[in-house]
Amino acid sequence: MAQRRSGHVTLLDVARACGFSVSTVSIVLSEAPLSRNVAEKTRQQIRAMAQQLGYHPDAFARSLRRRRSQTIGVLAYDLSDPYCIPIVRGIQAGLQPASYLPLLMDAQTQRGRFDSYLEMILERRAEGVIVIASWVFDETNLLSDVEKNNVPIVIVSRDLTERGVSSVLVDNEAGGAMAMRHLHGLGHRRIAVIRGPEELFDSAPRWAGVQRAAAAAGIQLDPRLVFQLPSLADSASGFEGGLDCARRMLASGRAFTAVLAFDDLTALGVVRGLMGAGLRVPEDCSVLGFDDVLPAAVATPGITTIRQPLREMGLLAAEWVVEAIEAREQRREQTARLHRAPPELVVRMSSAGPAGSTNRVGGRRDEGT
Amino acid sequence: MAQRRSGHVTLLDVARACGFSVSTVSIVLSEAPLSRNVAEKTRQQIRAMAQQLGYHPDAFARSLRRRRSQTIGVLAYDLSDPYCIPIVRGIQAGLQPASYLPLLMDAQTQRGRFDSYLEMILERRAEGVIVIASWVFDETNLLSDVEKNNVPIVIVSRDLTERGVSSVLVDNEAGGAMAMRHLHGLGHRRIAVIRGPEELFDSAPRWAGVQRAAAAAGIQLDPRLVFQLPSLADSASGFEGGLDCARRMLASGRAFTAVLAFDDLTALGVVRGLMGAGLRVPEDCSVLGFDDVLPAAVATPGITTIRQPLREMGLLAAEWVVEAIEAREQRREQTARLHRAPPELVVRMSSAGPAGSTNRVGGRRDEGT
DNA sequence: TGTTGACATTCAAACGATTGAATAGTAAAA
DNA sequence: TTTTACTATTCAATCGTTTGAATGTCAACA
Repeated sequence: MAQRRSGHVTLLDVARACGFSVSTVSIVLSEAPLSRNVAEKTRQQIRAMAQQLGYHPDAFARSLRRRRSQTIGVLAYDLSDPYCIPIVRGIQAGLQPASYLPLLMDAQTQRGRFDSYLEMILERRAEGVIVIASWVFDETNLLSDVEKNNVPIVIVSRDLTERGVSSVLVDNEAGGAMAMRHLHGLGHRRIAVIRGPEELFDSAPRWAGVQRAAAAAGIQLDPRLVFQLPSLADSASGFEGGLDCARRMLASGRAFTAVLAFDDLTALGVVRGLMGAGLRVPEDCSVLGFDDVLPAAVATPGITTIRQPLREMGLLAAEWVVEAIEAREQRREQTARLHRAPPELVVRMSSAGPAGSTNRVGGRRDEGT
Repeated sequence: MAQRRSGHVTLLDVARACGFSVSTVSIVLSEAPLSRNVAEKTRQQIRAMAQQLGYHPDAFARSLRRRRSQTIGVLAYDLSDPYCIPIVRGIQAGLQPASYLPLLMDAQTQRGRFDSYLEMILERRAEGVIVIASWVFDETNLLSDVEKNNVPIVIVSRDLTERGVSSVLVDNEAGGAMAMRHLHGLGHRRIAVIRGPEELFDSAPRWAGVQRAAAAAGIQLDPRLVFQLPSLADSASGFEGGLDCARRMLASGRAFTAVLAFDDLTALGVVRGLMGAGLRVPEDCSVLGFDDVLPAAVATPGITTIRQPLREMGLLAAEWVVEAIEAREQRREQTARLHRAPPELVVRMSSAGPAGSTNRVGGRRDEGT
């Protein structure tokens, strides 16, 4: 069994072993057009020998020569955020048929890693890049470095079309409005809201949607019942933030029958906070989340939430990046595209109608105090 | 700005732009030992020009020549399982100092993907492979293909040392015993147990530990309160399994004050099932999980669980694979190693002492029926 | 016999970076 | 003046694969 210095079987090994030239072997094994001309007997011999020696073409040599890496860099801001996974899944699904391989990197919410991984993606000659960046990043380098190298890029969970980057994200405004309408429809009128951290791109439009729907329904939002998450250290810290907000809203002494949280983890934190104070969800207070990640679905009560079609968003991003690569090859001009995916209300057990005015949270607390 | 056919800036571009030869430029930019000999002025010029043109070395060409890919293939059975993520994090942390890049692939619990990704990992000349495979896989190919190519491999969450593969996994037996002892220590005597699916490697030793600790504590396990999860379609289906088991154990009419579930998702399913029947956790029944994944921590009540040191396990696997690569380079023989990581009890709110015999679950149900 | 065409295979030049060996130039030592 | 030692730079081969062009073979046709 011929083992070369590198420890890997090469074309030359196969060629020598079966007595044909490297060219012929290459043509046969890579199923080049020319392989029509190669005698069937020869082909069989070569293939058998390659199989026997355990030959695998060297992707480096191949990519170098073909000038195609068949690779798309996928840079996620934080893989431990359950939010990322369905997007990644969608991307995988979208790249598969075009036979691109995702080169998946996890920035772990660290700016430094983000940059260095992006650099590595470029060095590995990814033909396109997809960035999942709901988390906040200064996007200067993104543009200067990636676009300088003429690599198509699509961003998920953020709108950067004004900077010329195709973007796929959920319609946060519609989602916020949807959440508020759901609570209003159930009969809630005194609603506490937890806004996302300021630096987070989703926060503003989501809040705008909430306000719009509240106004449309004639609901007055009590400013003392509007909270804001601090800027987050990591993705799971939304839970702590929600817990803290719940305590503060209880301490405020204001009456409320529902909490509209920024995302699911925040909602789970709120549930913990409310239950810790002896309140029941949803009997004493409804809680709404946003995103529809796994923990929201398996908690009891399940969290009613605004679902983002994450998988579909990833799929679309993948399709766009593939299209952009093709367009670049044909020297067609491409303009930045934008897709706002429609969110969807998922009703679970954490939301219900308020239990009448005497049961309002604030009311009960007032009695207790 | 010199843009070549490939669309990427090459050494030749930089060389031409600043008037030195490709060799000199290479020596300077790759900081080869010879670069000591290059005049400081020259170095500055070259570096400035490289910067200006946005030069990034081509990883393919470099790896081809150096015969080093600086890459470790990481093949996870299912990234959407929250169990995987901390392991991946640990791996990343372990590879960083050795400046290896993880090539992360997600098999999505599909055998076909598993094989084809493994093949791609080999084609990309990963210098080592780490497989995260708590999920069941027939490992024949693993051995034949990977080891045939002389690539070091470490497996996480499974013991394959008899097949000559270094393995890192939690001490399932100790964990099972630990869980049982915790419940016994709280005063529970009538305990329902949900065993893992048969094909899952962890199931047997975990159950053995449970039995051992039960015997040691003098607890009789009622066979009618021992359930088994069906073979799982995907990782999140443990929840459904737990829910179903909870219903069956309630329907059985047997008395029990605690449920020892196979893993956290199963435990969350049990909680849903019990609460759905009007029982409170932990007042009426304690519930224990295993693994300590995110959903268990953020649910209310938080699930008491047996924590696997996942991050540490990933870290160790990374270190081992790096060591194995070094050993191979120095032609040292390596034997398969085994690490059984010690599990750790994490007490949350889902477990408490039983509420006296009159409050036992079965007792209440009997009254109700 | 010479030409044509189809078939089967090989030559040799890339792809972009690295690196051992070689080439100059300079300065100090013998 | 030659030798030695060093500095500064370049030559040219190499990694493993692909591919346009070239070669050689054979049969059929004029």
